Amino acid sequence: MTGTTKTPRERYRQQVREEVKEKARQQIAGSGASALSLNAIAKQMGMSGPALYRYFANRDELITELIRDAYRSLADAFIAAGGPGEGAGRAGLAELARVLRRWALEDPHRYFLIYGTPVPGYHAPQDITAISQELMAVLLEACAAAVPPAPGPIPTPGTEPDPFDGHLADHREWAASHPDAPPSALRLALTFWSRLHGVLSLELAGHFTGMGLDPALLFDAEVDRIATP
Amino acid sequence: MTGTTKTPRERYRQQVREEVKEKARQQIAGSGASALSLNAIAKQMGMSGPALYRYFANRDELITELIRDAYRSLADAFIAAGGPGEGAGRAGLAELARVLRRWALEDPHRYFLIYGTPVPGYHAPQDITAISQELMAVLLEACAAAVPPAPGPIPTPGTEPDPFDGHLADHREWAASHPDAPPSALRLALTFWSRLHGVLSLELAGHFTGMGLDPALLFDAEVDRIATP
DNA sequence: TGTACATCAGTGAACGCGCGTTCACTGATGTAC
DNA sequence: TGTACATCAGTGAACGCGCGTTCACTGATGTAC
Repeated sequence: MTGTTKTPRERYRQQVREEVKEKARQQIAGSGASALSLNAIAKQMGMSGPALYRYFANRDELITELIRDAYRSLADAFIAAGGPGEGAGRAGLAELARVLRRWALEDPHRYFLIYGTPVPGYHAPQDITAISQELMAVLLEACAAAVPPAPGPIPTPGTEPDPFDGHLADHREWAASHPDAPPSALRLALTFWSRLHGVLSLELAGHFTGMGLDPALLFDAEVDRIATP
Repeated sequence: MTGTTKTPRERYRQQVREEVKEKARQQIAGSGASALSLNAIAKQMGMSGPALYRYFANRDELITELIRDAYRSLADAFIAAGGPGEGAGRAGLAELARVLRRWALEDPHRYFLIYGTPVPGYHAPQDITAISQELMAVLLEACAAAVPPAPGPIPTPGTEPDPFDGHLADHREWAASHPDAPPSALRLALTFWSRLHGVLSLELAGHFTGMGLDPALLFDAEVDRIATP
């Protein structure tokens, strides 16, 4: 697709890298991200430990790559549903919510690589931040479409200016992809994000099933209340 | 307070256990829960590694104890604010929200011990589950007070029965402390819990500050929309 | 098409390290008479 | 109040382990003429 022709060797390298990451994901799913071991992965692939250093500089690079892949895959799912391209921005918020949950359930540990317990001192490289902005752009697109257009500088009579909207108006660098979106759209995006992360992460951590509740219903209920507040 | 008289030895044991846990918390705050090492803690206390086995059966027991303490401390904060006892159930939801956030910010890693990335295969012992039920009881008390009393079996005319309320009516073991609370109260409790977990965990993981937003305002905005939906 | 050379995947030995945990022991603290 | 004994905190040596990572090397694959 990208047109770059691959030599057989490059193709092979990529295959092995992919297999390493696949085993890494399995290992994380089995015993948590902190238990990730290069030697164990190599053994599982029938290789010696040092062989992996042909493919990854070290353990940290592998983990960062897994995080990058996780972001990339979620961003792609969002873009496919409602991003730029054919039918640009046509997906509603409810659709994005469905996509998010399906993506998260597909591999919960991938979700926690992005939104889980932060590792003290870890800072994602810049290209990962860029991917998360792609993600946000799709969300903002859907939010802008779901909200009445910007009311202009004159406040609607009888409506007090919301202090939170004021804060948003002053801090909208994170929404640089949509410079014309009204504060209400930014606000909707944040609401979508934080509320769905709330239900979803509790679900994935098993807090609801421990209570005998059906996570799908909880999720849907929350989605309803975002779309029609 | 509990009246059990302590011999000096018991008192000393407890002091040392406490110091071990304190160092453990520092270590977790510094490099994450997975980096917790008994030997490192011992060294930090000027003791040899094996000495700690006088106080904890093994590493797992120490971690479980840290989790238990985290739950206990949050439950105590909730009870102090709005639990049974003097002024039973007087605290509003907004007050509980304030307590929750203050508690979480006091030591973010304690929060993640409870609500962070789940460790595959780990199951909390039953007494910890019991503490989380204490917590829920305080929340339910506040929710029951914030909601109109149970409407009885006859549905209000013009109001369609909500399928989610139906699900809640069928699965309310987790709310056993309040058998008479209407479904709307249970629903409010779940909303409080999941939404505040959403904003709070994003804040603690640094996702907002990375965007230039003020987490306190985001939190307050969400609290407002829970209390007055 | 065949030969000479360069590239690169993978190996096995070795490094130092810190981990959790056991064990037999010493010495201090508390208890019973 | 003094002595004999039991309890228990803490030590140091030792266990086996798996980790990440380096290094010099072998052998297969691809490239240039």
